[in-house]
Amino acid sequence: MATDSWALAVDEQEAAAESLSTLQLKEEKAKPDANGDNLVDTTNQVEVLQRDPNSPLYSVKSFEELHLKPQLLQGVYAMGFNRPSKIQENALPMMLAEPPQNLIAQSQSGTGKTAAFVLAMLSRVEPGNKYPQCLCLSPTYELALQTGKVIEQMGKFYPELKLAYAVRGNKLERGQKISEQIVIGTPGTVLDWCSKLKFIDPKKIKVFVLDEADVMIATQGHQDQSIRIQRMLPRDCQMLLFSATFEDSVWKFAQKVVPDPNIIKLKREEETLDTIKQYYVLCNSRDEKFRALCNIYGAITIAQAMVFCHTRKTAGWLAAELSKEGHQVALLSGEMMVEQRAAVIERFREGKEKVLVTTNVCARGIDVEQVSVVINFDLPVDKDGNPDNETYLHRIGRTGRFGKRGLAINMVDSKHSMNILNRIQEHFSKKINRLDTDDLDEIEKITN
DNA sequence: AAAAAAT
Repeated sequence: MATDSWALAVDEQEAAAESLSTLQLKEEKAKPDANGDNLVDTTNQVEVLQRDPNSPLYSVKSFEELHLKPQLLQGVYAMGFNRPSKIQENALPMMLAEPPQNLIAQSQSGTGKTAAFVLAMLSRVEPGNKYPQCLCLSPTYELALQTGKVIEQMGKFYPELKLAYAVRGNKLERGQKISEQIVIGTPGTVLDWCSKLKFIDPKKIKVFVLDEADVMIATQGHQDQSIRIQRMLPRDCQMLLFSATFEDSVWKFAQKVVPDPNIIKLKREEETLDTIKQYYVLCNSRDEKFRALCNIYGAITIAQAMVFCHTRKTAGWLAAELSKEGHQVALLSGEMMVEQRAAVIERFREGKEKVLVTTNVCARGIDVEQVSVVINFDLPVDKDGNPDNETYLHRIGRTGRFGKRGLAINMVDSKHSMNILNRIQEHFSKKINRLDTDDLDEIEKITN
């Protein structure tokens, strides 16, 4: 990777667990090293690499400094945002710069990525033009709905602005173009709308956002569809890639497919979320895991909990068994009808359901503030049976949002799964302690 | 293995 022409700047932050809203940044000027490159002090948390050395490198401390359109600033404040989060301080000036620049950004779960790219889309959209100009891709139906809500809320002071949901089940009449200026959707439907069905003219897209970008461009993820969509976009389309995780090979691929990107990157050792306490429970079988879960059901329903299973089948089984024991739970997996999925996630958001049994469909992005416990009923593994560190981080990131405390409990039921857990510990250099599910004091202490 | 499609 050529870094010659890059300017670098750095944020210093000692206390990673400190609440984001109270963070005080210490700006540091880029320091040339022996080669004349601008280099980073390795003790720092965030690396910012700006492609164009001529454009001044800066971060903002307030939304006013961004000179947003009044109706957008109004939308930002109406959502209750007072000042930019850490990622927003650095990413917003880059995303709003003229001419538009591409960005690949990595930032922890719950640090305000969504609001950042929504703001970027809204600042570029021209509501008077009745055709899609901004396109955002999400990996799942539920996340597309959630992000769509943020777009609608933040854009509600634009009287003419409309949002289209390109998701399963949203069937439109053939042979017409859509007039909505912003489109949020999942890869399959968006691809259909752009190619076969021609509801969208991809050549008119000005801003393209990939949320959970690593899984969107990973070979094992949505790569084919996302890249096919990307290739239909105009050359000067601004591309914004966001995720909490970028595994090495995916990171390289991202830089290959995104021309001249600015980069905001979190340092590896700062990845694990210090606000989340992690434990494991030792069992001998799936049934023992089930009984252990029954034991702690009372403690985890003080707030809300998400229980992750490896397969849809296990999730369905577990939800049914818990119900039989008299424990109320909701089930969400990709085999369900989209209408049902929308209803379940809505009930969970409203707090009408305390426990959601689910698959990796909910591993990423889903933001329900009252979730204080994440349970890995099955540890996350990839198709080869190796630990899936990225998914682990995303799953436990469903709790501890915006600096709140959280609890993650991993259920181990064999030598094999103990081995998986050990490798996850090693990857994050983070000790995961054993928890006795008969001793509820510890759990209640943290969930309170 | 899950998710993503008007296949």
